[in-house]
Amino acid sequence: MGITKTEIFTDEQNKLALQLKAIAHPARIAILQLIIEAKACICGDLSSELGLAQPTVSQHLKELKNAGLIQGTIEGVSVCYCIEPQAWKNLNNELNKLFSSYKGINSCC
Amino acid sequence: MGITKTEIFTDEQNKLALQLKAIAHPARIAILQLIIEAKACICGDLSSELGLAQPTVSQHLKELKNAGLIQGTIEGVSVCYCIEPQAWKNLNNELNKLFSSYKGINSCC
DNA sequence: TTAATTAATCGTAATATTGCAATATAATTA
DNA sequence: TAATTATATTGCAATATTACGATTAATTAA
Repeated sequence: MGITKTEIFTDEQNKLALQLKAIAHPARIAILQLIIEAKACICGDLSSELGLAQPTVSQHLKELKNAGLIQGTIEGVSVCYCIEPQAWKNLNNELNKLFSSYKGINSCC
Repeated sequence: MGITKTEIFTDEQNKLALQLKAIAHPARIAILQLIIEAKACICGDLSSELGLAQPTVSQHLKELKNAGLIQGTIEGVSVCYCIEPQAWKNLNNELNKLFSSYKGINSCC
């Protein structure tokens, strides 16, 4: 079919998948890093910094925003994008749970 | 176009994006959790546990394996899938780096 | 008000993903 | 060897993603 069967998974699994999908692109990883390092937080700056067209960056920003990972505040003509602290912390926690649940010693293979 | 411009990003960014993409699906998150909890590590068991067709699960397992996150060992007629410890640890480290690089206090907004 | 600047949206082409039925492959067992 | 059991592959339809040119908003400055 081509459409993910979200109904057979838990809300936690679906939410984690959505947020990870938002990060799972090199451009969006780069954008997050630039935002965190405060090297750029404005669409145009990110665009020239990355070498991607402005509409492309705008779309990536939209996806990160839809996932709740960043927030944008209007600064005159431009928009400053920053990490959304709560969502960032929550995702970090969810990932820590997933990764720490693996104890290293395998039960089967 | 529709094809990611991998050449303009670093190897680290591309690799992290690829591994995150492998995890960024509720079925694959569920598969990893079942494997980690050792509730199921065989394609057929995962298939009935998840309620997804066997070829679908097989394909998800293939993607997790391609990303290096799991390994399969032949157990008679079936294949037992487990976490690949080194890759799991590396991904955990990369994510920790990304998440901890955000110090909470924003420089701009 | 008009011009300038910046971000968002629309439309489109190329490609990738998701899911499964049908089938093929591989290993064990009778 | 033939039957059984389990996984992998193929092929396909539906949908999603990626990237960008062209255009449209929105805000500030002249």
